[in-house]
Amino acid sequence: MFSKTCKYGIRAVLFLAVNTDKNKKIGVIEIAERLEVPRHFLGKVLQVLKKEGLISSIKGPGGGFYLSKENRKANIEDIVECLDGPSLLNACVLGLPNCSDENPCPLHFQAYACRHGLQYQLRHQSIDELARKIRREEIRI
Amino acid sequence: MFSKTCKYGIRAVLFLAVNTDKNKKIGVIEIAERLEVPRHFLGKVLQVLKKEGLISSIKGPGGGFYLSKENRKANIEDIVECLDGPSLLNACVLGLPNCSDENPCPLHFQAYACRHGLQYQLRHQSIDELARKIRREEIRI
DNA sequence: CGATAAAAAGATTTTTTTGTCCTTTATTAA
DNA sequence: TTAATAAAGGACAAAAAAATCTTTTTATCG
Repeated sequence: MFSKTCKYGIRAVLFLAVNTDKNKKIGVIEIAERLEVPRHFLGKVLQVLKKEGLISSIKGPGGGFYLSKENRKANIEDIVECLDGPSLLNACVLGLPNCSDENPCPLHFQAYACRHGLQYQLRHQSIDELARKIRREEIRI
Repeated sequence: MFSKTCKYGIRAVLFLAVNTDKNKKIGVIEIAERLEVPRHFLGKVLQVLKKEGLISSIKGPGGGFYLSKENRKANIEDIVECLDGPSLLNACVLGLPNCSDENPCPLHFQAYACRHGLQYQLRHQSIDELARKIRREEIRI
């Protein structure tokens, strides 16, 4: 479903949501260790998220990655679109180039119901709300 | 979502459902042309489906691939499981090894609903029914 | 300023997926 | 029984994704 890039990205953003703010930053090495994820690869992913404005970072001593107030307004769909592209949730499941409601593939309506449901969930899932659930230990990263 | 192997496989099975039976077989070359899919690669996919008993084939002149009565009892989920493995629809969307209802990842319940919906659809979507819709031109392969 | 710490950037390697090619085996028909 | 046809099987190649390594840039602090 999601690429590893995207999986790592979502988890990292949520980790940052729970553990950082403007005054408390964390470096890639620690994030990678905590999430048990390849550190250099994660570095690349964080670079992309930063460039897209979904996370924040400061170089140099005392620097690291963190989520700003602004960053927290994003939702999970933003992360997915940033890392896997918008097509992931919209393209034809069977890869047909001109699949549409008028010209549906065999799984068009079945898949679209489910995927639009998921897309709705991701869009309305704010990072802050998931962070609260993680703090309350209702879910785990 | 699905691998190309799986996309090609699903389309090929439906193509066979519409265009073949015990007395009318079709070769890989023609199937690949009709579906606009790489022919050698499709050959491999069909081999796997045949081994798993999801399609039938006969070597030699007049031979080719076809769907038997028995084959038509399968559903789309069987094809997906055969080609992409059972984990595709069941594994954690974020790739966490021990994600479960008791120990959910941040997207566990959101993803669960949607994916089980899809799985249900695939399981109850008989090949014959889709073939009928293709014949009626309600959908396209 | 110089040393150090951390992200950013670039280059390279490994692994997986996708795609191709060639040989072998089975079947049919002349 | 031989030629032709088609799938099966094995080996190989290309492309994409995942992972690693190295260098450069930016910031901080003594």
